[in-house]
Amino acid sequence: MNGSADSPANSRKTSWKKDPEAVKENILAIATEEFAAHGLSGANINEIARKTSTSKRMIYYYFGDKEGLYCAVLEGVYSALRRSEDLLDVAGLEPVQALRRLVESTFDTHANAPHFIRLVMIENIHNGDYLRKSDIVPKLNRSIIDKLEEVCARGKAMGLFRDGADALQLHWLISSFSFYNVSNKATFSASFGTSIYSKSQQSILKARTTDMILAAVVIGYEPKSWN
Amino acid sequence: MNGSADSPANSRKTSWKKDPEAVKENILAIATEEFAAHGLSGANINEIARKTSTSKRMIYYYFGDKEGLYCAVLEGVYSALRRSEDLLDVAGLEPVQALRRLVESTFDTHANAPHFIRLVMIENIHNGDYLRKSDIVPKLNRSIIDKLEEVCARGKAMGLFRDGADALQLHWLISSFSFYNVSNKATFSASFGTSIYSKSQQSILKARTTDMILAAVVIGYEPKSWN
DNA sequence: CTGTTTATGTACCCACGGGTTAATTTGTCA
DNA sequence: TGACAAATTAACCCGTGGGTACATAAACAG
Repeated sequence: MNGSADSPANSRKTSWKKDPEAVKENILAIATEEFAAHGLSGANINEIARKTSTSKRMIYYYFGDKEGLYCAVLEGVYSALRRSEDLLDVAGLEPVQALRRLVESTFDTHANAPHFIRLVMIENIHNGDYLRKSDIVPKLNRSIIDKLEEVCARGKAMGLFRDGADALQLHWLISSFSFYNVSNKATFSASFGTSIYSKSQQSILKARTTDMILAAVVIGYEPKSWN
Repeated sequence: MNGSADSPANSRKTSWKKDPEAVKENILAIATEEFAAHGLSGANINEIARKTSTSKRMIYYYFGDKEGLYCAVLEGVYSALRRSEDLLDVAGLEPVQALRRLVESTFDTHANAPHFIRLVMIENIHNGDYLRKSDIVPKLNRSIIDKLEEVCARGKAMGLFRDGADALQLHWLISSFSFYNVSNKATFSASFGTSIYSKSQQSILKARTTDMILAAVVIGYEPKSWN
């Protein structure tokens, strides 16, 4: 019933190199695409395997099972984003400029990290179960809060910021529109049209949200972009 | 291999009422729960059928296939939310109070509509493909924009609001933190703790975001909650 | 009361896809 | 140079779950 005439059972690839790291990286990159595109249950292991330069067996060899692969992907995008945040240096800037910079770069970072956004959405659909299991992620998230705290402290000390300015609340706020802007693009567009996603409108939104936050935090700040 | 001793092959329910509307409603309610909980690919038709008071056959009879059921669920939660928005009457309030009311009630509405939030998240994962196919949804979304436009117009006419105040941008903004607050609760908590989701912190966030928007829109407004 | 349409229930099919088995090659170290 | 571990391949297994076939009861028209 088998035994194809040509090359009996030894059509097996007869030559290959050992390169565990490259194989792992390759799997992880493809899996990131696929999980971001289709979600945890929507992504297909066979399809992921097909798109890699290796075989399905290797996925299980290195990552155990589908959930293990998904966790690795999740940790990967989280640490990538946080690493990019670490590059941002605001310690030298005066408080108002520093806060402005933090808001604008968060907005931009999110806009340019669609995989991250989608995977976080997916993880929220799963109630954060896999993120909570990870031990590396909680540690990663200090740096952005530390930066905001440092800026708030300086701003208050200099009598520029209102007393209520709170790092965690600010992060929640800044993340909210930066994230929503990307995460809900599809349904927002379907409901209200695509106008606000044009390049010029996006700049305006970024300027206005930044101004809005500064007006809330900085005493006597005039939100000029709203005129 | 079958033929259970007790009631041979006629264990079939021998008496039932025809009630198409109730059956459809029942299926839709359960399906809403299940799709919201597990997503489109994650939800299980057998499981949905089991939880209804009818059979899997009826799901296919009324909704065609899994995607048809999902679309019906999506349209259901959208129209429910928009209907609740329609109940909100701000035409009688003076502009500043009207805007305040719109922000606060959007915040609350989202906080109390977890199914809606989760289904919109899921729909965004699917790039809005099913929402775009629906012909009822686009029409639904006018009312909230109309309300904001009316308030903005009055505010500007009375010299209270800045010229830049734009209904669509405001809706985007108000939705963003109202939505994010619910949608990203799981990952935000996993990363930064649950403190901001306490009842008291949520009130503060609502007050501050409202104040923040008013300070951006209303000329000379003092965001007191930030002190 | 009979024929037809609508609504419902039961049992089944089968492909898709997550996961595994077993063999085979590559590299390494006595 | 030969044994042993690590890396890799191809082929297979089988449960899950979306979807269907078929029979039949309710409702209704004439």
